[in-house]
Amino acid sequence: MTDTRNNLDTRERILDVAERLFMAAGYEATSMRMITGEAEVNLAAINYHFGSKEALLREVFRRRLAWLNSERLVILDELEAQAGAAALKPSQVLEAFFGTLLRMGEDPALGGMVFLRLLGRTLTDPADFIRTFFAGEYAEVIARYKRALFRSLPDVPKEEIIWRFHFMLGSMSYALAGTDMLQIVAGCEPNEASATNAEAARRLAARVMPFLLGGLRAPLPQFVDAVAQRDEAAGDAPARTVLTA
Amino acid sequence: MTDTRNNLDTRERILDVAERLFMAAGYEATSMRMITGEAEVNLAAINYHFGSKEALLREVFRRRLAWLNSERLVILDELEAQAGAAALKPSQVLEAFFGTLLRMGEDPALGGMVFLRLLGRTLTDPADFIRTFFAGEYAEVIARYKRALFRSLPDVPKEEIIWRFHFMLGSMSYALAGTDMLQIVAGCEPNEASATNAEAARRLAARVMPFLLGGLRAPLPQFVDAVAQRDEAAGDAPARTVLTA
DNA sequence: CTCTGATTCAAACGTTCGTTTTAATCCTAA
DNA sequence: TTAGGATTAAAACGAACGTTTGAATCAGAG
Repeated sequence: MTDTRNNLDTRERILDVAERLFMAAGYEATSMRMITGEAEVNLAAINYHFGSKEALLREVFRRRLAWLNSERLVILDELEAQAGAAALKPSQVLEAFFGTLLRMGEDPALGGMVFLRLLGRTLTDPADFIRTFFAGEYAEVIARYKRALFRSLPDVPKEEIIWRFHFMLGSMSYALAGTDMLQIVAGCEPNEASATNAEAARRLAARVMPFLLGGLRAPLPQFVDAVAQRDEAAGDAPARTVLTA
Repeated sequence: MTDTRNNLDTRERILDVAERLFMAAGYEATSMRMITGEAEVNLAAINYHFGSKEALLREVFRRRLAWLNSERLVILDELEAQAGAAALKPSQVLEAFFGTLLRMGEDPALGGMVFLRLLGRTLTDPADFIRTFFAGEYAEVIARYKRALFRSLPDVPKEEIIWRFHFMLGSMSYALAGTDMLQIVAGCEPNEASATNAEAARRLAARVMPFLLGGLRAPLPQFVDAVAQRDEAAGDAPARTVLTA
C-alpha cells in the first residue's frame, strides 16, 4: 500500500500544514523544516513553489481571504439591493461581515477553525510584511462596510463608528485566537470540550454577535472636559475614573 | 563627558529596551543582540541577570503586572467595602478592571502605552511558556472580578458572563495592540497624530469603555434550536444566518 | 522511444540564534 | 590597602535558521 503523498499535490499539502503550524506556534516560531517535515515534502519545495517563507504565509492567507472577501462583498451587494433606497440595519451589516467570517469556521473546506484562529492571531502580528499584506487585502471590504455602517447609524459620528468597528474587529479576532485566555477566565476547560470545530464555531457565533451589536449601539461616550484634561497633563493628580457614567 | 550608562543600572536598562523591542517586533523576532546592542550592555548581561531570554520576557511583564494586579485588587476591595452588602454596578467593575489598566497608559512610570501595546500583543502569543506565565499571573485577579461580575449581573447566566468577560478582554487587548488595523479601518492616520501617549490613552479609554459596557449588557443570545443544529451537522445545507435577531 | 520542461531530492551554503566560558574589571567590606 | 564577591567583557560554542545549488527523477508531447 503506497502512502497518500500524491493524493493532493505538493503545493496544497504545504499550504495545509503551514496553516496549521503557523496557527499553533506563530510565524517566527514555525520553521520551514517543521512544515516540510510534517508535509513529507522536500525542504526546497517551499522555495520552489512559493519563493520564500514570507510568500508562503501570504499564500496561506490569500487562499482563504479570496473567498472570504468576495463573499462579503457579494452578500453586502445583495442586502443593499433588497433594501433599495433604505439603509440597512446595523445587525444586518454585522451579520454580513462577521457572520461570513464565522461560517468559515464551520466548513473545513474553507479553512475551518484552524484558519480562523490563525487569522485572529496574525492580525496583531507586528511584522511589516504581514501588516502591509493585510492592509492591501482588507482595504476594499473595510471601506464598503464602513460606508454601510455610516448609513445604518446616521446619528452616530463617523469617527465613533470607526472606533467601534475597530473594537468589534478586536473582540472577534481575540475570540477566535484565544481559547487560552478563555480557559483562564472560565477557570476550567470550556464545556463540551469534545465538541467538533463546526459546533464550536456555531457556539461562538451565537455568543459573540449579540455582544458586538451591544457594543456598537452603546450610548456615546461622555468626554471629560478638555480643560480638565489639560490640568491633568499639567501635573495635577489624575482623576481615578476614566469614564464618567 | 562620560556617557549615561550608569544612570540606571544594567538590569533596568535591559528591561526598558526589551519592553520596547518586544512590543515593536514581537518576542521571537527580537534577538538578544538587538536588546543588548540598543541598551549598550554586553551580550552576556541578559543571561547573567535574568538567566535566559524567556526569563527576561517574564521579568518584563512581572515588573508591570505586579503593580497592575495589586492595584486592581485594592480598588475592588475598596468598592466592595463602600457598597457593603449591595452588589456593585457592572460599570463600576469594568471601571476598576479596565480603568486601572488604561491608567498605566497615561503614566510612563508604569510602562505607558508601550507596555499596554506589548501586553495586548503578547496575550495572544501561542508560545507555551507565555501562556503558562499569564495563566499564573492573572488567575487570582480574574477569579475575583468574575465573582464581582456574577454578583453585579444576577440575572445573566454565569457562562454568558464568562464569555463576555472574554470578549471584553479581547476588545481591550486588540484596541491596545493594534494601531495598525485602526489605520486600515480609518483609512488614514488617526486624527491628532501628534498626540502624546497619555492623551492617546485617555482618548482610547473614553471610547472603549462605553463599548465594553454596551457589549456586556447586550440582550442575551437567541440560540438556534438544538434539533436544527443536529440536522445541519448531519449534512443539510447550513443556514446563512448565524444569529436570528 | 526520446526529448524537454517541471518537479523532487540530498547536500551544503553563509548567517544568526541563545547560551556558555574564561578572564578582566569594578566595588565594597575588612 | 587589600582580599573577594559582583559585574562586565570578549570570544567562541553548537545548533538551527532560510536559502541555494546541481544532479536525479518524473510526466507528457512529438
